[in-house]
Amino acid sequence: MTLTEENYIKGIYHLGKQGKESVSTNAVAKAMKTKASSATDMIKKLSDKQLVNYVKYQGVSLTAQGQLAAKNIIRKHRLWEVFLVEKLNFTWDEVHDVAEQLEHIKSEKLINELDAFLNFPKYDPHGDPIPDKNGNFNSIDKIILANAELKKIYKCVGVKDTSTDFLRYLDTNKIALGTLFEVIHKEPFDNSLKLMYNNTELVVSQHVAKNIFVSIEL
Amino acid sequence: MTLTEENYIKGIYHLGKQGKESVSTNAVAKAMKTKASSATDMIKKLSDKQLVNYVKYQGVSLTAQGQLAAKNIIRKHRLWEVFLVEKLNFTWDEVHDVAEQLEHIKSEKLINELDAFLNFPKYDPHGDPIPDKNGNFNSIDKIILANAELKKIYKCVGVKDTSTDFLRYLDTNKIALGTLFEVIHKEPFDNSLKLMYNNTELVVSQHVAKNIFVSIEL
DNA sequence: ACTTATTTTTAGACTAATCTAAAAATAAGT
DNA sequence: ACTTATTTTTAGATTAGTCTAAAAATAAGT
Repeated sequence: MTLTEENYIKGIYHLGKQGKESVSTNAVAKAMKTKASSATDMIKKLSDKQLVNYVKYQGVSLTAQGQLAAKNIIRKHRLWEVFLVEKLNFTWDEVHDVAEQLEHIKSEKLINELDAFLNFPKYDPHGDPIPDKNGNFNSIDKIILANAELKKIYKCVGVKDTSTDFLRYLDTNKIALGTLFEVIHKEPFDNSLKLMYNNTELVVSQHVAKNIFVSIEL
Repeated sequence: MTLTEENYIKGIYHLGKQGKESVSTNAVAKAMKTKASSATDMIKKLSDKQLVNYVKYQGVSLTAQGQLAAKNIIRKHRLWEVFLVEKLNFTWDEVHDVAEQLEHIKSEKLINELDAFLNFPKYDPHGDPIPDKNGNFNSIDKIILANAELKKIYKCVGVKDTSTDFLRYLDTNKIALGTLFEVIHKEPFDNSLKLMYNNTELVVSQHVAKNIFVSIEL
């Protein structure tokens, strides 16, 4: 697989639920920051290689083979992210561009040794699960903070939006993976939340609350 | 610079003495495992970008800019090699292919943090010096083992041939960077050497002796 | 110096990935 | 159901890097 093919496979994976859902050519083109005509060409090529299911005018989804390929790339991406944050002092908003490059390095040994070197991490710095060699991963039970109930304790386990702006916002407000929240007030007018965590209070907008995943375990 | 451009620059650097010497189109083509016509095209392109000095039919050399670019790539290549060997249990004959890919990852922060993480190593696993951010490196005084004198102690500081076959030969004979040698006999007939090291004797051919660098410090 | 051999360059064509513009299919609105 | 709008596909062109085959320049041999 070429670098570009890999990127399309990854894009299709993220667009439909793990690539199982059929997604439109336009959606693919948008995700790949290219034109629909280019997307069509590439989709045909991937179809020839049995990586996607494709019927003209009906959108694409990943075949079993395509899903495995996607998970492999994602495994590499997320392991590199852990490496960058834990070993090379990257912040969680700096890792994406570099991991995007590193995920295409081809070497079985490299990725398995890296996995071991990092102590077989299960989640990346954004809380997303890391697939194992066979493409299996635990998806933990999580909800968006916006749907949390009052008076209960929740743990931050991930973020939905991984844009630099959002991650920087979280950093300045000392919100990180593992942070424990209590929702002490829900404002009915704009659906903003007043949170209590680390012995501080903070009001967050609904927009923010919709982009933080919390576990319902506790 | 594209990946291919980087590879040509690196190739030209290694062919002429750090790219300063003019090398022929054919030599470049051979090093890049491509045809002379392709090499000509690329050389023209690099010339347009001021990375090489090129006069038709007269061969190429690197400009100051080109030399810096080459050293940058080599810096990355060698740092990654150290990482692979020291942290991910690669043997020195396994690192090349992967480092060849990793050297093209673009991120200033990545490479500088990696340098720090590895404790600013000065030499790679084959004994080759690692340039600093500005392209400076120590080239230590070294000679080939074939030119060593009898009854003196030499330290192995590098290898010339880095092929898998040769590195495996060294491994099976327990020759590594830092190994101390004494030449106890030179056979005039075929120029083979009888060595004493680690309390063992070994006869090596001239071919082998020409591919091991030893320091003349001690 | 003149012929032959080698090296290097040019010319034209190919592949992967992209683009624009136009055509075809599907979806939506009344 | 028929027109309009949107989406998707096709057709043809472009760029980076490569190739083969032929032409041009340089080097070598006598």
